[in-house]
Amino acid sequence: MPKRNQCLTEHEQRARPVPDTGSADAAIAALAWAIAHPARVRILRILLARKACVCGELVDQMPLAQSTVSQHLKILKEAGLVQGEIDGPKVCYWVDADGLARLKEIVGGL
Amino acid sequence: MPKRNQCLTEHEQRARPVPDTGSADAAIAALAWAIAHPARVRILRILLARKACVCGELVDQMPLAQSTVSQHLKILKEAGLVQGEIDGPKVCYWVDADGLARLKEIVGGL
DNA sequence: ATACTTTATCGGTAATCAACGATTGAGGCT
DNA sequence: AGCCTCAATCGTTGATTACCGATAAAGTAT
Repeated sequence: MPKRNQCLTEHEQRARPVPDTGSADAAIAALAWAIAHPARVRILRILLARKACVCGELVDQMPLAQSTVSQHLKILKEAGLVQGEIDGPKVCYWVDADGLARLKEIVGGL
Repeated sequence: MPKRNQCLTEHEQRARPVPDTGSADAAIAALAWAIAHPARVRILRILLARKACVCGELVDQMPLAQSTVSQHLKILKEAGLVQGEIDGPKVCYWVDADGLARLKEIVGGL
């Protein structure tokens, strides 16, 4: 951690230009945003604890309406962190291991 | 990744109750939220590339108004990811290494 | 003291998010 | 077919966010 008055000079700053990382920034932001809500973190935790879980069970474990939970699941799915599959009248959800790994990797790589 | 129809039975589910993780969920969500915006990720990247950076330099590197960048810096500071110190008329910012480590740890621990 | 920089904060606007109830649609059951 | 269950979607509401310009505060220099 830099000490007081340890900012780089203008010359030093120019010597180390920061590369353009627009799309990468957007990617990490999107992934982070998916877990930027307690309910979505909770959903991930439940799905990790049980290997998989039916939507209705998820709803039972949360103080939220069914439609709200469904909304959060959609967000997690779109971020690639969760997958779901229709299983009879129910829908079974589980954590997309690749997606979660990608999240960890991208955050760890900061 | 579970295969089709690999949801747990009700008995299996009840046997493995998911512990209450309310505050931890909120903590990770708050931290994730701080980097859930491309501009804030960009700021982090710039601060990491240069050990430290004056606010004005940050503004120059982003297509955002000064007041907007200042807002994002405040958010990052409140999340504990960035620290700032007044240096004459300017303000020098740098990444809070502990905070960033905490973010990585908490995400990696998912 | 005055003028100039630099950055934080204020005020306002448009857009997005979170939450809910109600509805729809897709499957199973009798 | 008719009924029931389960989950996604729709429509709405209130709250929050992102962004900007303008202003204020704090420092430096003339």
